[in-house]
Amino acid sequence: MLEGFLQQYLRLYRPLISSLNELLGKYNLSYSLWQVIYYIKHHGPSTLVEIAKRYSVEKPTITRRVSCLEDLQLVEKIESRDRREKLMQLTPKGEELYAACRKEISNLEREILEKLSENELQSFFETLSKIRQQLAEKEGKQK
Amino acid sequence: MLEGFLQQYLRLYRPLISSLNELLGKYNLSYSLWQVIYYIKHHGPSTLVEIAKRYSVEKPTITRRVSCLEDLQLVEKIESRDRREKLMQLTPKGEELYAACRKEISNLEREILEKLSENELQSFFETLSKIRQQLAEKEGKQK
DNA sequence: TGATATAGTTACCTAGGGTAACCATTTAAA
DNA sequence: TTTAAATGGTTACCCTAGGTAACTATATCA
Repeated sequence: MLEGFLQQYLRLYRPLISSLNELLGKYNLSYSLWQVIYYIKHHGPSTLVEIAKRYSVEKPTITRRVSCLEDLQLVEKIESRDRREKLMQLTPKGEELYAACRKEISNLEREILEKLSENELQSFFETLSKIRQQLAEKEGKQK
Repeated sequence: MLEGFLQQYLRLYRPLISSLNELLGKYNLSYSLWQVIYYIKHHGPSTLVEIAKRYSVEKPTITRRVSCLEDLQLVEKIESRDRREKLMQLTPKGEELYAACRKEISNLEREILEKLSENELQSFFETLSKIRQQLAEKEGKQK
C-alpha cells in the first residue's frame, strides 16, 4: 500500500507546475518568481535570506529571482538599519500584478479541486503538512 | 480554504525529490532515470514513445534517459517486428539495481509516512488520483 | 507506388538551481 | 577599540533536465 506513494505524489507535479507557469507566463512571470512575490506580499518587506530559507534554496537563487523582479519593476529596495541586507517590498505595479495573478490562481485551484468535498480537502491539507513535518524531523536528525 | 492549496502541494516537492535523488545518487541514478527503470519493470519491454507518454515528456527526453541507462548497462534493446521502434528491457544488472533501489525507496516511504494511519493514506491516495483526473479532463478540453 | 504517419535521434536553446570565492557590514571578543 | 568571526548579498562558473525544430528510417494506407 505504501509502495508507490512517491510516484503518485510526484506524478502530479509536472502537470501542476506547467499549468501554473502557463498562467503566470501571461504576466512574464514563472512560479519561481511568483514565490518571491507571494512571500513578500504575505510577510511584508523581506530580506533575501528570509526568502531563501523559506523555500530551501541557496542565496544566489534568490539574488537572481529578485533582480529579475527588479527589472520588471515589481519589487524595490527600501532602507534598513542593517546596511548589509536588502529589504524588498512590492511596488504598486507589483501589488497590482499580485492581485491579478492571485485571482487567476484561485480560479485554477477551484477548477482543479471542484470535485473534492470540504472534508477531503481538509484531510488532504493535514496529510501534506504531517508529511512535511516528518520530513523536516528526518532532515534534522541527519545533521 | 482553497487558496494556497498549490503552495502546500508544491512545497513538498523539493524536499521529496532531493531525498530521492540523494538515495538514488548512490547508484549513479536520479529520479528521472528511475522512472524509466520503474516503467519497464512494471510494463515489460517498452518503447520510448510509451515511456514518454506515461510521464508527459517529449521523445528526446526519453532518448537521453534511455541512452544514459544503456551506458550504465541497465537496459538493452531487443528485437521487435516494427524496426522503427526500440523495445527496451532491463538487463540482469538492471533487475538487481531495481530490487536494491526499490527496497531503499520503500524504506524512505515508510519513514516519511509512518505517522499516518491507513485511512489517512488511503484517502490521500484517492484525492491525488481525483486531482490527476480533473487535470487530465481540463487538458482534454483545451485541445 | 506514392503520401502520410510514426519512432527515434541530433543539435541547439532555455530555465533553474548549486558551489566557491568574494565584498561589505555588523557583532562579538580580546 | 581594534581585531576576528559571522552574516547578507553578489558574481562567475557549472550542472541537470527538459523543450523545439529538423531530420532519418520504417511502416501504413490510399
